[in-house]
Amino acid sequence: MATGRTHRPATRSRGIPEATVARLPLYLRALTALSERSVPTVSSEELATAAGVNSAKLRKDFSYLGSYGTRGVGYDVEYLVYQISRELGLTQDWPVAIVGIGNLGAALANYGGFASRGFRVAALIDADPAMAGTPVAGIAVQHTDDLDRIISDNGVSIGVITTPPGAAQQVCDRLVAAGVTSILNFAPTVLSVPEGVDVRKVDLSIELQILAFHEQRKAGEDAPPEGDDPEAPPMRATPASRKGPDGDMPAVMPA
Amino acid sequence: MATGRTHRPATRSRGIPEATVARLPLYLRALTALSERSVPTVSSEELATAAGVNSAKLRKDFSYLGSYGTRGVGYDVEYLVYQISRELGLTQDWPVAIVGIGNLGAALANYGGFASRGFRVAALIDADPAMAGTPVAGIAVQHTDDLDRIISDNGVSIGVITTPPGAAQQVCDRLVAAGVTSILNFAPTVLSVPEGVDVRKVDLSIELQILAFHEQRKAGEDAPPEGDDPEAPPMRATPASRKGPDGDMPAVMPA
DNA sequence: CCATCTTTGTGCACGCGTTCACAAAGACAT
DNA sequence: ATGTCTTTGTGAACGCGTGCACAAAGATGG
Ligand SMILES: NC(=O)c1ccc[n+]([C@@H]2O[C@H](COP(=O)([O-])OP(=O)(O)OC[C@H]3O[C@@H](n4cnc5c(N)ncnc54)[C@H](O)[C@@H]3O)[C@@H](O)[C@H]2O)c1
Ligand SMILES: NC(=O)c1ccc[n+]([C@@H]2O[C@H](COP(=O)([O-])OP(=O)(O)OC[C@H]3O[C@@H](n4cnc5c(N)ncnc54)[C@H](O)[C@@H]3O)[C@@H](O)[C@H]2O)c1
Repeated sequence: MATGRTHRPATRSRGIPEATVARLPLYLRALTALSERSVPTVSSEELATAAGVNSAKLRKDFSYLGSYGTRGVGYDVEYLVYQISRELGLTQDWPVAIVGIGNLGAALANYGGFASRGFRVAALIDADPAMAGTPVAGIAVQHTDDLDRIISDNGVSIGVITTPPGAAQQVCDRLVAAGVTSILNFAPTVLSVPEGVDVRKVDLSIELQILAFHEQRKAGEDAPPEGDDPEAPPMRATPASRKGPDGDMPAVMPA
Repeated sequence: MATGRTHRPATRSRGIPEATVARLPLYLRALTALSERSVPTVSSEELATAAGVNSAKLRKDFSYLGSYGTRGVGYDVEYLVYQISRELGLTQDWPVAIVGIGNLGAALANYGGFASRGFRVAALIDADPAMAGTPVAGIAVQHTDDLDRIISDNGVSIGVITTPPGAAQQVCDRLVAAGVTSILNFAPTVLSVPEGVDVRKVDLSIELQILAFHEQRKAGEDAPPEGDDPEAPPMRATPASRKGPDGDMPAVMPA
């Protein structure tokens, strides 16, 4: 899950629930597919199925945007596409900067799925001097030294961090100082940002661990009585018991 | 956000809230960092700060696991690392298969952060015959034809899908048929799976769109009276108004 | 113009998750 | 042993999100 900072209580204007905002892109995707097939209208039931949600939830979500449906008929696809796009701010162009052009950063830069939704990769930034000038996905990588200027010149307000975890906070600070107010963080790091800056994180490792939890539970349901009793925890580690030489996966289970 | 299917109401055993499960990896990461610095104990306050959550929430989360803290002192770092690891099923090895070795799939394969937490990339699978045999991250890519056998032979129960969206459902079906019961999906597709299979999705595009929404809201707060009135929606599109030649970003706003 | 039928929009109840606030537990000093 | 001080574990209140169920809206046909 991604974490949205700045939980401003929707002071002004009609406040759209955060959960609804998170689903709007889902609806938009389903609607775009329908639009490409030239389907003129959809019922909440059909669209909900396509988006993988409950139809009542979908209708309630749309009700926050206004009354855009026609009873007895459904929703006009093209009209709804426009309304949701406008609500999400997708009618305008969003220049995005990616910082840390390694495995992941390069993959993102090469990904064509952004441009189709108003996001434009405006700059690629890396600290490695050897990379400066190298074109990735048709864009020359620029050096971190110029980060401030690059952000300003391109009017970037959304930054993507794909640096190693150790560099993430520093990069984040520099981005914020340069004027970035929204950050998508792929580094497994808790970023601290000033009020008014939104941070969302994508954490692969966490997703896998959640899957592992459920996977283990499924497996354990079939075979409750196992060899090593999982209910008997090892003795509490004495504070003296240090970790292994590597520091990863510490050898607990002492005495 | 990722979507967990199979909302079994925690029939048996003490049910740990889903929200808590999602935070355990966060705590584990913070604890591991402390462990590497040989810190013997932490208070809920310190650990909560490190993990970026509320201390009361953290204590309540831990209370679902049992009483592992010591009042007046805090939690034993090593002991807690072990308890959380065990709860998440990280004490055992999880062979993972990645299907679709393109930009993203290759990046994931090259990522070292999985192995450190009990996840092992056991197989790379792609439909492109030209890729078969090619080593990526030291592992030879195998062809989709052998998917079934590969999954079985390696005892893979967790699959990662990084194919184009059009192939995702088909790949998903094949993985499930082969015995996979947990899927991490990067393709922007709503996967339908049988009961008992967990699906989590990571959707870059959605994350960016959520950021754009808040970004637009921030910008709109400063300048309410603007050129084109954002409150006046265009006339409803007639069903006849088709989309542009490309099909993306339809030219709404007719007459 | 009226009847019927489909589908929206929403009031309401419920359950989950978050947060506060505090009693109790235990470490530590004297 | 006793008192003090720190920190946990949790009861309780609250707020948000979800889903049911239905009245009202409007299309459509006669
Ligand atoms: N690759 C994956 O699949 C994956 C999965 C999950 C998480 N992550 C996380 O994403 C991040 C990037 O992963 P990766 O595999 O691409 O790593 P990588 O090492 O391939 O790339 C990191 C890049 O960041 C650059 N960099 C380092 N310090 C920098 C700085 N201060 N400013 C700007 N650039 C800097 C490096 O030069 C390098 O090009 C890591 O934090 C990793 O934990 C990656
Ligand atoms: N690259 C990114 O940064 C990014 C970001 C967001 C989402 N995604 C999504 O991730 C997926 C992969 O993206 P990508 O950029 O790596 O694409 P890609 O085209 O580089 O890679 C796709 C790979 O899947 C393989 N493939 C195709 N059909 C297959 C099948 N039926 N079975 C097995 N393999 C098959 C192809 O041979 C190719 O190697 C896409 O769905 C994309 O929308 C990617």
